[in-house]
Amino acid sequence: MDRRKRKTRQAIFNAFTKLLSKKSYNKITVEEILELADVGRATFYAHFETKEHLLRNLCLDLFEHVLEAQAGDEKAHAHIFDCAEQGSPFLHLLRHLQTNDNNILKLLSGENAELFLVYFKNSVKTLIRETPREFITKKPAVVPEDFWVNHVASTFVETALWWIENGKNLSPETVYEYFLSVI
Amino acid sequence: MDRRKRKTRQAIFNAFTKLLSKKSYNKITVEEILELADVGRATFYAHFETKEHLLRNLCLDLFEHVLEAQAGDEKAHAHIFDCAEQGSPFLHLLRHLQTNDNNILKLLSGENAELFLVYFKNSVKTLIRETPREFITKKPAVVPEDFWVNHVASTFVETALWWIENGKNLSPETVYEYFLSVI
DNA sequence: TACGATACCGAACATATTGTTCAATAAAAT
DNA sequence: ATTTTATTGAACAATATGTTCGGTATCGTA
Repeated sequence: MDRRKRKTRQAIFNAFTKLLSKKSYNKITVEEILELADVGRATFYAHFETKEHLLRNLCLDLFEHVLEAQAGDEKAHAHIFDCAEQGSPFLHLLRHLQTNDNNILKLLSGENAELFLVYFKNSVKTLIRETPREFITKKPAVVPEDFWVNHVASTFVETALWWIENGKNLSPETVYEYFLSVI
Repeated sequence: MDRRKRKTRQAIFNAFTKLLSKKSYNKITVEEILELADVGRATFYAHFETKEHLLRNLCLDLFEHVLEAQAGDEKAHAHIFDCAEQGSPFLHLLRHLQTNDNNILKLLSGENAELFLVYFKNSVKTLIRETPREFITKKPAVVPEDFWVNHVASTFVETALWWIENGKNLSPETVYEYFLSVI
């Protein structure tokens, strides 16, 4: 991709993210994004058909990276499934969230959390399907597989959210313990 | 409340609900609501400051009724905590959802589910806090009380959603069994 | 380095949506 | 019967959206 295109794309993402962490999605205007990103109107619409498309692309970008950094391509991040002593990928993900090198934390703690939950949850689902069984407690016999996957993913997401909103000072390990004991 | 006011309020709610079950909240225009509810523009704004206020009021209305019908005032619906043989309030709520006398099902299965989840979840939380302990499996010692309440509520809501989206032909009893076995 | 392709700008534009106002009319409450 | 309250429709300003276009700067590449 053209360097210019990369840069304005990122500028728009940054501006949008900043705004999303402060005010409601519905009240964010394209004008504001343009101003903050310092980008012309026509340019914006050359990149994204609409504000909704922008949101969707941002989400895809973000959670793609999360999963990469987690389930990881062999190159940079191939540490999770190797380093079993680190604990499960879930614990690792919690630690990763705490650092907030991606901006996911900001977004999940803002007023627009709901917008990202579905993407977050889907990422976690993928993670679960790829996770070695030993890292997840056993599925009760009676429940269907996809119900179980959905349940574990939801519980993890809700745990993370609860952490963000209520337990700021708790360690990832403690939260992970909570997660394990209700699963 | 003036009878006229009641009627147009309800007309607006109905129109809005119908639209919400079909298209995205963000794409619903006040014009459409007016047309469907057959109400003048000025009238609408005499009732609700804005589309957001309308949404909020609709939600409050809806879930207030759910809880009433559940935890119930002694008058009409005082059956839950009396009729222990019916099973827990959760099972009862699932049965109630299936009938869909309220429009909650439509809303939760549409594209706008996220908008209602927070209200739904809050209702369930209240229900949990009012529910006799015997109906809920025991809280693990290590986890905080509010984490537990949040977890049970989330799990119930997610179960209901899963039911709506995947298990259309399952009985409330079966779904309730799933719910119990993961809790 | 030069050239063709690509991206950006900014301003203007049509269109759509929002929320307000007002005087006239109709229905409710007492 | 009278007063109070709600509804109407139309007109209105203000704001937001998405498109268009000619001109200019930057890129990738030969």
